[in-house]
Amino acid sequence: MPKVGMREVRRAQLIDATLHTIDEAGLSGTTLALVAQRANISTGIVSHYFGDKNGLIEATMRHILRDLWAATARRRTAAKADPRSRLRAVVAANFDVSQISAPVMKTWLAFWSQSMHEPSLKRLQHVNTRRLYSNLSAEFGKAMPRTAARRAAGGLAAMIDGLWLRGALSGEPFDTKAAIRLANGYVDMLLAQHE
Amino acid sequence: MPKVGMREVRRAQLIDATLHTIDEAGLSGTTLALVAQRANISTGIVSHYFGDKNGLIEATMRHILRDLWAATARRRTAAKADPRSRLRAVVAANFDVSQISAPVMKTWLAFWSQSMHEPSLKRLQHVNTRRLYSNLSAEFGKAMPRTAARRAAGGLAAMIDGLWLRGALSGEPFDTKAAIRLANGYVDMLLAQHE
Amino acid sequence: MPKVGMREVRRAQLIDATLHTIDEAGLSGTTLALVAQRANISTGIVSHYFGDKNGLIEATMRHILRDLWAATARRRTAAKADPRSRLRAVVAANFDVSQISAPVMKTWLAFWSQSMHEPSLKRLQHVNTRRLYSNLSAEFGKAMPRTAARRAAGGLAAMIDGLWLRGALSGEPFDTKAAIRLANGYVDMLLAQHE
Amino acid sequence: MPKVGMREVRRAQLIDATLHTIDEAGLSGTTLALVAQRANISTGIVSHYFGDKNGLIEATMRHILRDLWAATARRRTAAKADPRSRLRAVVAANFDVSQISAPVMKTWLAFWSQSMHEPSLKRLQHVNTRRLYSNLSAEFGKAMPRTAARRAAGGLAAMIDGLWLRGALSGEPFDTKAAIRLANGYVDMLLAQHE
DNA sequence: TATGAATGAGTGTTCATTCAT
DNA sequence: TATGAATGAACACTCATTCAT
Repeated sequence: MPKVGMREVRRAQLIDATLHTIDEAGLSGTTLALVAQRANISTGIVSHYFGDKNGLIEATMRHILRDLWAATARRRTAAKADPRSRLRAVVAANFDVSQISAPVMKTWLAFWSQSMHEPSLKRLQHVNTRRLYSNLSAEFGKAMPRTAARRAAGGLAAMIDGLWLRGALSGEPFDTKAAIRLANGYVDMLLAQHE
Repeated sequence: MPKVGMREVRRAQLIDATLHTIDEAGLSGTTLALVAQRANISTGIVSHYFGDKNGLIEATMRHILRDLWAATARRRTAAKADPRSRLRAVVAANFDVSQISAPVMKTWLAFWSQSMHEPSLKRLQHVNTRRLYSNLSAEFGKAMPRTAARRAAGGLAAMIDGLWLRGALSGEPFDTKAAIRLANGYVDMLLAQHE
Repeated sequence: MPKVGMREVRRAQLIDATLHTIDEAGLSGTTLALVAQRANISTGIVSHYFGDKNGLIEATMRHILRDLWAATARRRTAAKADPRSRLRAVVAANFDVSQISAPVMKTWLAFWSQSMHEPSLKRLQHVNTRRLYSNLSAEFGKAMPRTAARRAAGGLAAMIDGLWLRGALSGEPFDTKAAIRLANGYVDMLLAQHE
Repeated sequence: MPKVGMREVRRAQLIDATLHTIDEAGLSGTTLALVAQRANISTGIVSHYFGDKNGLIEATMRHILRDLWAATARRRTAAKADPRSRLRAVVAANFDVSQISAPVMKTWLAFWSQSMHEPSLKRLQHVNTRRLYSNLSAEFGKAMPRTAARRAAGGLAAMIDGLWLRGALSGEPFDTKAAIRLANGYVDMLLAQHE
């Protein structure tokens, strides 16, 4: 009887090892040998499961995005239906615990940089950028005209990404409370303009 | 006697070639051979002027930062003395023409990613991050209490960086007008809270 | 499953190729590419088995030293137990066939020179220098007082190394008989002083 | 008026710088840039005075040999005319202060190794080897038959070189007294056989 | 499914040598 | 005579990828 689900186990192992290797050595310092060593797996196996290095990086980033989208869905579902609550839920999801560990933050930064030159990553990045914008745009649209809603969504998306970026670059543990407070403050201001 | 002043000419040449190579191949795809080829210069000369590849990258980033700081100084000096005008000047400087070309944007993204693992780059990045924050904090401080000013500075800095980031990632020409409008709108809201 | 025992085969192959490359091109002319080519092996494999060039050089010298020590042990065991016979055995071992080929002699000379600047080689060289001295000292100690034995050991060690050195530098096939005759003559004189 | 004797001054400067660079970095680590830097001279000038790197090395070794031969001539002239005194003079010359500094010893070792592959150095080395042998052979010839004298000369030459070698490799300051005592003792034994 | 030996192109870097000034 | 900028081949070493086992 062949091992069932070995595939998924291995992939999870390798993605985890990739995240920690990026954390320690940076993306450019992340070699398949290092990843394999950390996962206690032979080097050849990586290609077997992910095709090549790019496949591994893409899978790792997809993993992070899945976590982000899951956090967003969970918090939106749990939130009240009014726009302010929904927007706060989306804000909070972006500073979810799954997104602020050093390995994940460094991988995000590397992903952004790399996505400028790797089509598969660029696609992934576009999907995510649009997804946040759409989410916010839809909620703002319940409280204001479409044009204003779009503008507000652009502003809030930028605010979220900017807070996340500065948090990641700060070199200190992420102060998510401060970030969320600032973002929510901005949400209130935007909504207040149309009450 | 050898040519005098060749040093600065060569350094400028090489930094320019580096920016364009990063634009085309990404930082990880930027080899000294490519840079030298683009500058019509032999490979060995890079070490001669910058020590090693890291020295070249750092010098390139310093060049970008000098441009940013020069733009900031220029616009602040030209602006009226009231906080709102000064803040708008700082906002505009961050979307200065020197900062929104594809080579510069891609270099910025690579710089952020790389700064997580290269001490010399991390120092540079911290200096710049603090500088923006201090600039904004000083101006807000003229219009509101210190604690509020700090919070406002943190918010506006994030907004600026976030707008810049999303502009860089968008894949389309940077719509600086829209970005500046959003940032200035946020400035107005922040100031309005203390009038 | 990969071939088992390949490791030792490859290491032996590479050490042999190193000796012959040093013979032909000198240590400074010995590149990993040349060694690999001679061993009909790719360049990368050297690092795989020896870490780096230094590791290869050190392993090569250890190989020579092992041969020398083995020859010494073999001949001492085969010799009669009296000091004169034992000393002659040690003398002969130093001119063993394993030590007088051109590749080995050139490697010895390069080793001495390099050991002045490479700690790992210096250690190896010290061990060997002391070992010869101790061997001789112990034998002389059976035939004379300790101080005289030490002096004799120092003299004979120098005589052996000097004969070896001049033999290596001569540019002609090593006349081991003449060298051994001279060294044994010196042994006899030294012993005669204490009969 | 052109600088008179600049040529010789420069050459002496460069040879001295070469010796010290070999002392610090080994022959393989001795680059023309390092030598030039130490001599406070531009890199290009080395080729101007010595043709190429090999010329510099050869000139440096010739300098050492001139010192050795001068010391030998001086001491032989000062010594009494009997073979024993003359032989002692030659022995002492080989441990002359000019031959036992770290820079000179390391250069000697590198010279031996390199002479196996560089014809110009090999010639130099042969000349010196024969010169010592001839010197000793001539003196021994006054005290014993030619065949015995040759054998004695070979033995003493080896003893001298061996003592020198072990002194150089020891890693401690050269104990010239002990070396000379051992060599002179050997001289006495050799002469005693024919009295 | 899994191993890790093997490949070989590619990298940053070094350095003797040349040459315009 | 002297400089040091410039060259470019050569080097050790890395690493994604392949493949026999």
